[in-house]
Formats: sequence, C-alpha cells, structure tokens
Amino acid sequence: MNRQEQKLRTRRSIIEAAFLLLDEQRSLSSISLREVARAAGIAPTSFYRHFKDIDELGLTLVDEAGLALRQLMRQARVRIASGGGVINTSVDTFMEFITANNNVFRLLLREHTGTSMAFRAAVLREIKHFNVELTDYTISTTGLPYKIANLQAEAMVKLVFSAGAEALDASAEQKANVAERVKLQLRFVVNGALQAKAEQTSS
Amino acid sequence: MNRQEQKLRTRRSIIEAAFLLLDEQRSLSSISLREVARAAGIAPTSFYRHFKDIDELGLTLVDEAGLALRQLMRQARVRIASGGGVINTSVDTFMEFITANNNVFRLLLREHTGTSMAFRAAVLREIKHFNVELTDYTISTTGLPYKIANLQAEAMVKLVFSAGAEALDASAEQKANVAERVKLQLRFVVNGALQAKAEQTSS
DNA sequence: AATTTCAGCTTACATGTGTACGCTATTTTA
DNA sequence: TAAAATAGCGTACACATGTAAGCTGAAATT
Repeated sequence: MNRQEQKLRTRRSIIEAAFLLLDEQRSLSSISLREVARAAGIAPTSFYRHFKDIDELGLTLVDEAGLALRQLMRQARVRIASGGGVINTSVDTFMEFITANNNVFRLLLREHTGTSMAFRAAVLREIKHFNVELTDYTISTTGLPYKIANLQAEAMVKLVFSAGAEALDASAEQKANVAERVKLQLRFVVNGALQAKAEQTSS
Repeated sequence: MNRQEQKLRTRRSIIEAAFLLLDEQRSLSSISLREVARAAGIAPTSFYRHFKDIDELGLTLVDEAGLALRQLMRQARVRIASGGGVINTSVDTFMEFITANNNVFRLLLREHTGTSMAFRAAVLREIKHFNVELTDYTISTTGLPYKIANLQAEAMVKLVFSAGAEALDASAEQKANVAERVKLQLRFVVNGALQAKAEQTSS
C-alpha cells in the first residue's frame, strides 16, 4: 500500500472521528487531542504527524463543514431552476441538510458564537458566501437596488440559520413547523423589501 | 458582621468572579471550579459551601443575565412611552445594553447554542419572554391577528439578537452601522407582516 | 542491495482538574 | 456561658491532559 494513501486515510479517520465526537454535548474547544486520537485508533502523539495543533484540526473541520454548505447551495439552485418557488425550495433543502448532516451544522452553529476567534472568523466567512450569493440572486431576479437586496439577503440568511438552530434537535413534526414558520417570515422580509423599494423610487 | 451577610457576600464575589472570567475567550463549560475559586479568593473546596456544582453556578449566571435582560425590556418600554419610535428606541436600548453589559450578553449568546442542554433551555426561556412581550405589544398597538403578530415578533427578536452578536466585538462605528441596518430590516418585517394581514383579510 | 525517510508507537513527565476528608475559628443558638 | 453549627482552609488522591524523547519497521530512494 502506498504511503501517501495510508497517511491520507489516517487523516480522514481523524477528521471523521472528530466529527463523530461533536455530538449534542461537545464543542470543538472541548474535545481533546487524546480523545480524538483514541477515537481514530492512533496513539496520541501520532496525531502530530497530521496536524500541528488540535486547533488546526478544528479549522479543517470548519472548512469541511463550509464545503458541505456550499454544496447545499448548489443543490438548492438546481432545484429552484426546476421549479417550486425560491423560498420553499431553499428552506426545504436547508432543513434536509440539517437533518442529514446534523453534526456538521451543529459545528457551524456552535463555533459561530464560540470561544475561538479563528473559528468564528472561519464560520463568518462561510455565512458571507450565503449573503453574497443571495444578494446577487435577488438583484438579478427582482432588480432591487443593491442596498435593499443586501439587507434583505442578510435578514433572510439570519432567519434561516436561526430556524436551523431551532430545528436541530427537534422532531420531524417540529421541524416541519419551524420550516413553515420561517417561510412565512421570509415572505414578510421579501414583501417588506419590495415595499421599501417602491417607496424609495416614488419619492 | 452577620454570618448570612458574609455568606451572601462571598456568594456574590464568586458570581462576579465568574462573570469576569467569561470574556471573549471563555465559555461556561470551560471555566473550572478551581479557577473561579481562585478568582473569588476562596479555597477550591469552599466553593461547595455555596454551589453544589459548577453547573449550578452556571445556571445562576444565566438567570442573572436573564434578569438584566428583563430590566432592559422595562427600560425600553419606558423610553418608548416617552416617544421616539418603537424600533429606533428598542434597538438603541439593546445596543447600549450590549455595550454596557458585554459579558452578560456574551454569556447568553454563547450558551444559546452551547453544549449544555440545561443552559440552552435557560436561555431559550429568556428569549421566549421577549417574544411573548413583543407579540402582546404588537397585537395591542396594531391589532394584528395573533399568528401574524407572533411570527413578526419572533423574526424581530431573532434579527435583533443576531445583530447583537455582530455588534458584540465591534467598534462604535461598526455598532452604529449594525444598528442602522437592523432597523431597516425590522421595518421590512413589520411592513411585510402588515401586508400579510391585508391580504388575509381581503381574501 | 544499502540507505534514508517517516507514520506510528511506547514511555515519561509536569500540570490542571474535581472532590473527599478532617480541622479550625467564629458565629449562632440554647 | 456552654454547646452546636458552619464558612472556609489545607492536604491528599486519582485521573486526564498536552507533548517531549526516542524507537521501530516498512516504504521510498539511491
């Protein structure tokens, strides 16, 4: 067996072990090097062959989570193109993501307000992606001026993430309920923004 | 000096020491009993004379933070009564609170998505207070039907808390900027909700 | 075939943790 | 004034942590 291959494989098992540890009760800052090593089936000191720090592993996890999120966006865009309503489709896709990638979203949520400046920054970067993309989309489909489109997009992303947080540990019915509510709230925002534009142009 | 008095005083110093420890880099789950005891100027084992657990201290802190938040609400209500616009006044009051009680808000924010189910529940209870009060207020001032008023209130609280999170570690200018933006977003929501009511009653 | 590289291991140590146990000094009660 | 209660202390222990040092065997290079 190739050496690089094996190393990559071990690296993977470290990352996946870490994700598994990030359940309901744990955050990045509370998982220890030894614990991860144990779960990955390697000696504590072997960890250093792959990551300088446990913080470096943390950043890697956030990046991976961001990647998954971007894939989600792409998926949502495809679905929107094939009809169904932007808000409906986006929220549904998001909720599916949360359900399927429970720990991934939990990581982003926790570290968004977590104790590590570096992790917070990394998560913020991912959220910014959402804002930018949604702003562009809004401008191109509704012709809203940038400022309003951007405010709208930011508000929508915040509401969806908040709803995600609520839905994270909820039952299927509760999730459906949260989804329904946030959809209505998003419509408030969209209609309010449209109205703001009308007022602005008529003055 | 009275004995109860002295005990209360020590208890206070434990609580305040803990709040001081909860700066930018620390969360409830990461402060240790010994650390708190050290900062409070007592022996580690004396801690148990006041709290069963360090978790019990945690819950106490969340409760105190919630109390401060409710005082904030009262203050906002007084200010609103003396004119200035609901949204403007509320957001400004909130931002002042965040600035003055930095660590208190940080605690609520962190534990809202934190690792302890008990802490999360405690924070959610405080947020629910906001929702209920704002819903009632909205119904009484605008006559919106309960469902819409509630959705609106929930969305507004979420947006304000998100903005608070953004403003937490920001400069004065950045804070002003965040405040301005969230005010506009809140207007989107309010107008959107009004429109929803109009549509509902006309159908 | 000989040499170098290196992923992973074992051992070891200093440090921080929660908390059990029992003591002391002072206040409170009887 | 004698007895009981108790806030706070010092000591002690078992345990987990991060990581330094050096070894091993297999893969890669020469």
